Amino acid sequence: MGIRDDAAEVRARGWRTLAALHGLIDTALEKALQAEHRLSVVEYTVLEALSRQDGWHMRMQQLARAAALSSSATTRLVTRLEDRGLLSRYLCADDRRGIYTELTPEGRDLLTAARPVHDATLESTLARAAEVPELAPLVGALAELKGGTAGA
Amino acid sequence: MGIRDDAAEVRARGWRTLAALHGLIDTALEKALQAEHRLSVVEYTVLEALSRQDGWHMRMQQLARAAALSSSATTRLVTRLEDRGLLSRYLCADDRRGIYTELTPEGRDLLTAARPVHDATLESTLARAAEVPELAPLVGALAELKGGTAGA
DNA sequence: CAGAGGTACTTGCACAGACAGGTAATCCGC
DNA sequence: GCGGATTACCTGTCTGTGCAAGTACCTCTG
Repeated sequence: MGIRDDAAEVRARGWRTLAALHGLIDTALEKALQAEHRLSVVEYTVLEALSRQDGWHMRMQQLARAAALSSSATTRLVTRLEDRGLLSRYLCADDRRGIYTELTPEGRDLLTAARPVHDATLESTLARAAEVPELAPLVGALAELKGGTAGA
Repeated sequence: MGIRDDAAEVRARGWRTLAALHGLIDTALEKALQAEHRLSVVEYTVLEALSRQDGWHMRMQQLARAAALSSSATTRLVTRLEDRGLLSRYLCADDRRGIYTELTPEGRDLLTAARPVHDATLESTLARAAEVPELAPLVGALAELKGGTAGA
């Protein structure tokens, strides 16, 4: 075929828009969280995911999926946070291969402090993105989404 | 305030959904392009951005914005692609600080070969995402987007 | 035309991530 | 209960990225 599929082009444009918006938000959050609390976006994501957990403990692999990270990256990420005293590891009794992670009080405090920064940055960045013609429709669509949380 | 702002929670959920979908697509594209053509997603993005340019040449900074990369990363990325003979640098005459990059015939060929892989992976990944309840609405919204290309 | 200030790209360095390979624990068929 | 397959996590190594500093060039002012 000589001409490119139209639907493919539409999907590609959508993907570029998605990537652009993601990059914008990600960069803004990264800078804000780093500046205010020495946290990266993934680190915040992990703390946040842990805090949304019922018993506030998760296994490494759950964490890896929640953060969209490889297991090796998860190991080091948890190590970093553990070294800072924000969470603690402990073996789970029933399956001794598994390792639970749990927020420490310090971790919860830091999360409580960081959440407003996160939320404010998210809000202002979305507002800024809504000013960009190419991004505006996606920002609008995002606001319309209902339902539960992805990536848990 | 004790209770968290509702709108903030909605935005945070939207952001998590966006990030999850982005991660899914990004990982899938990365693996497919890497396996088939030894290209990373950013590398493909750059080649693609170049090919969509009128005269098929861009300055480093345009490239940096198109790929959502820092200028240092762009330098190294262009160097990699240049070493592989996929694009070439040349100084622009009117502003000798600036450097134009241009696809070589090899670069165009590789892009032509990689595009079907990219598009097919994107399609199948979006289809897979549409099966996930949390992601489906966003996938649907993405298909509805009109208009030009972001990140150019 | 000299010099200050800004812009475009490159480079040194440090850090986070992926992949492959390793160890410890669990599960399953016999 | 033994041995093989699988699972969960950790570690060595390499690659890619951002930041800060450096170089070359342009522009503007006097």
